[in-house]
Amino acid sequence: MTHRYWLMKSEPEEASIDDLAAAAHQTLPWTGVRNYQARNFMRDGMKIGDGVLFYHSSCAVPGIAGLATVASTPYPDPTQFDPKSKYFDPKSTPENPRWLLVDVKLDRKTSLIPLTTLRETPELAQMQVLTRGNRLSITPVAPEHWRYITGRMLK
DNA sequence: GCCAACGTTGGC
DNA sequence: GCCAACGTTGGC
Repeated sequence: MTHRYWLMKSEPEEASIDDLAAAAHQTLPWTGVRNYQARNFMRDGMKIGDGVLFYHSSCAVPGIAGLATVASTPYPDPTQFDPKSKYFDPKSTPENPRWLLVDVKLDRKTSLIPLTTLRETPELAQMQVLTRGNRLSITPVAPEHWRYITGRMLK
């Protein structure tokens, strides 16, 4: 079975690579996605075992912080039903949930590859996450980009 | 804190 | 269905 590859952004103040390492089974549900394109990637594109570049965003040194794998099929994000959650969505119901997530399991924490380094790497110039104005929290990663990052940039 | 980029909302 | 206003993302 051929797997796909993804880059998933997380704010380390919410869920860092260390939080993932400390979680039960080193697995966390990817809560909080409220963008339809990103949701559709999880719903329609992801399969258990797909490779994930775990990316730290909105922090001092944004960049790739670890490798992970998709660890579940898609299921409803429970935070959408919780009025106390900042991800609460009053228009969503358990009968017709709007937002889905997958579980993500740590493969390994890596040395950080800063965003600046990614941008300086000509081989990665076409990576979707690096293209102008990209704001998606989940983007597909081309196999050649995955191979370059995991094979040549990570120790 | 700024602001570019882009998604969403809602009036019409 | 258009599109202006508004909100959000996320690097800097």
